Amino acid sequence: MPAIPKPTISRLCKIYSLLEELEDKGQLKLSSNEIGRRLGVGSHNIRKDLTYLGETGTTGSGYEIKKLKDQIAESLGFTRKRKACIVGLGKMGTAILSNEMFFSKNFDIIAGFDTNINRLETLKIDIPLYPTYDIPVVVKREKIELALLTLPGETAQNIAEKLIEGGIKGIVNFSPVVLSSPDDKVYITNIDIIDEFRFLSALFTLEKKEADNAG
Amino acid sequence: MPAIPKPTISRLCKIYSLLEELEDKGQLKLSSNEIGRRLGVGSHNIRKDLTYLGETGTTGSGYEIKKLKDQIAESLGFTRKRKACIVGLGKMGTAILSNEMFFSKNFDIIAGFDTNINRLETLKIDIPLYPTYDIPVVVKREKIELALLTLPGETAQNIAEKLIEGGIKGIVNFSPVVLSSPDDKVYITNIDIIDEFRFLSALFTLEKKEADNAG
DNA sequence: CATTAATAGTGAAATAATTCACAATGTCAT
DNA sequence: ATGACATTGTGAATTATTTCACTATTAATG
Ligand SMILES: NC(=O)c1ccc[n+]([C@@H]2O[C@H](COP(=O)([O-])OP(=O)(O)OC[C@H]3O[C@@H](n4cnc5c(N)ncnc54)[C@H](O)[C@@H]3O)[C@@H](O)[C@H]2O)c1
Ligand SMILES: NC(=O)c1ccc[n+]([C@@H]2O[C@H](COP(=O)([O-])OP(=O)(O)OC[C@H]3O[C@@H](n4cnc5c(N)ncnc54)[C@H](O)[C@@H]3O)[C@@H](O)[C@H]2O)c1
Repeated sequence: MPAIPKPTISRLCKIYSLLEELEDKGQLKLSSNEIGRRLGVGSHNIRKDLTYLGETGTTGSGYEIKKLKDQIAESLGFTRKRKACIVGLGKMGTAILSNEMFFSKNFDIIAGFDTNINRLETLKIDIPLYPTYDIPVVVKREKIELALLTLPGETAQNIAEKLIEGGIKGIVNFSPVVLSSPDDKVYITNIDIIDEFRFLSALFTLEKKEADNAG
Repeated sequence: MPAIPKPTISRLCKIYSLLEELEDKGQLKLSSNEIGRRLGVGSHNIRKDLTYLGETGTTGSGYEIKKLKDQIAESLGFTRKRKACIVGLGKMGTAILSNEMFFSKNFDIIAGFDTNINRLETLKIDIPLYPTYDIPVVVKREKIELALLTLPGETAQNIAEKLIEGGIKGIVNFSPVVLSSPDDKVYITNIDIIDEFRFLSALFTLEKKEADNAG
């Protein structure tokens, strides 16, 4: 069986979210057309993506939500909850943590880290909080697989190295620097709202230029 | 001249961020190799990306940071600040707004919207705040081009339609639903931390499966 | 039961993006 | 000046991804 292309993996994750949402609403089935419309992607593309899971749908009638969800979970490893941690409990970090979403789905944030000990004592969050120097040992001991970084950019690279030392497998970096993996075994994604704003404005600027040239 | 591929646009945005960072630090030049290393991408790829800007570097000595930054700005439309707004001023929204970053670079958040009027009065942020029903008229009047959505998922599609009615050009959606553009003229990107966690865990799960099969 | 309307699955074709290899050009130290 | 070294730019080759066109299957209807 061929490896699943990354764009396909990314879409499968979004499809999974969508299925969760629709299942909550009580819907039982849906078509590749509906998935495509919701994701802003052609239905061909969706069907092709789903072939990587093996046989999934029923010709003529679409996909059964529960079954499809299980198949994606099976293929992508969502069958058990994964342990995660958060580093940097400032305004962003606590805002994110306050969202129950992170404790109900496929992940459990089971530890927080911050350099500011005072902050740690005054927070009212029911996960254990540790100082930053404990990162390698706690990550290793608790078998934490994922980390979310909501801390100042200057400190991100250094913290990433501590996490990697502890054996972390994936990092979502929210601090405003591009973090790259010093080690091929650790996957990193960078989220940056300003970058997204730039990307969008580049898209509509370029579209306009093209239109101007054509006219 | 051929259209710039989307992956290239995305990388150019990141390169732009990097150049800003290095310029602040006083660095004057850098090579495609250094850019590639920082972004976790091959230097070939970086050089190819930069060819879409026309002649940019100096053979043998690399790229001049200030010049390259200006060329990217020129090509992608970063030559003037763009107006943006934020919808949903709860914990996430205010945490993001508190970051001076959004007022110093290529964007200006000049308006906020929320349904909860009480919240509006108690916030201490020096941008004008409006109730949600004002979205179309304010967006149109102020010529706001970009919006950031930090509100409950159920409300996102409805708010997106109001923004589009006002003539918005791009939306960054932070609420936990996949928002798709009803209209091809409006660009949307969805940011979802849970999805990123899923993507990362899929990557290392699949890698492990492959290794198991090989061994 | 036959007919019609949806819809999945898929190999092949087309398109898009990345990687490669290397010539050409510049820098720098001596 | 010269030689050694570093680095860009790019057409070609490769690889990856998307799109297409069509068949087969099922559901629903009268
Ligand atoms: N990527 C984005 O789109 C985006 C958007 C908004 C904010 N941000 C970034 O998110 C980060 C956090 O923002 P915030 O508003 O919560 O800031 P904040 O100052 O409220 O919080 C930062 C927290 O990090 C802690 N910290 C500092 N150094 C640390 C270290 N070495 N190790 C661990 N913890 C450390 C501080 O004690 C504090 O609790 C900032 O870097 C900000 O620029 C990014
Ligand atoms: N995408 C992600 O990765 C991610 C991460 C964390 C939180 N979130 C989401 O971000 C959103 C905001 O989180 P929060 O912690 O700030 O929640 P919050 O409850 O503190 O804030 C929500 C705000 O939205 C306002 N609001 C409600 N309905 C509205 C409407 N129709 N129009 C305008 N404003 C409206 C509320 O008055 C409130 O001020 C939530 O949907 C949460 O799930 C997303």
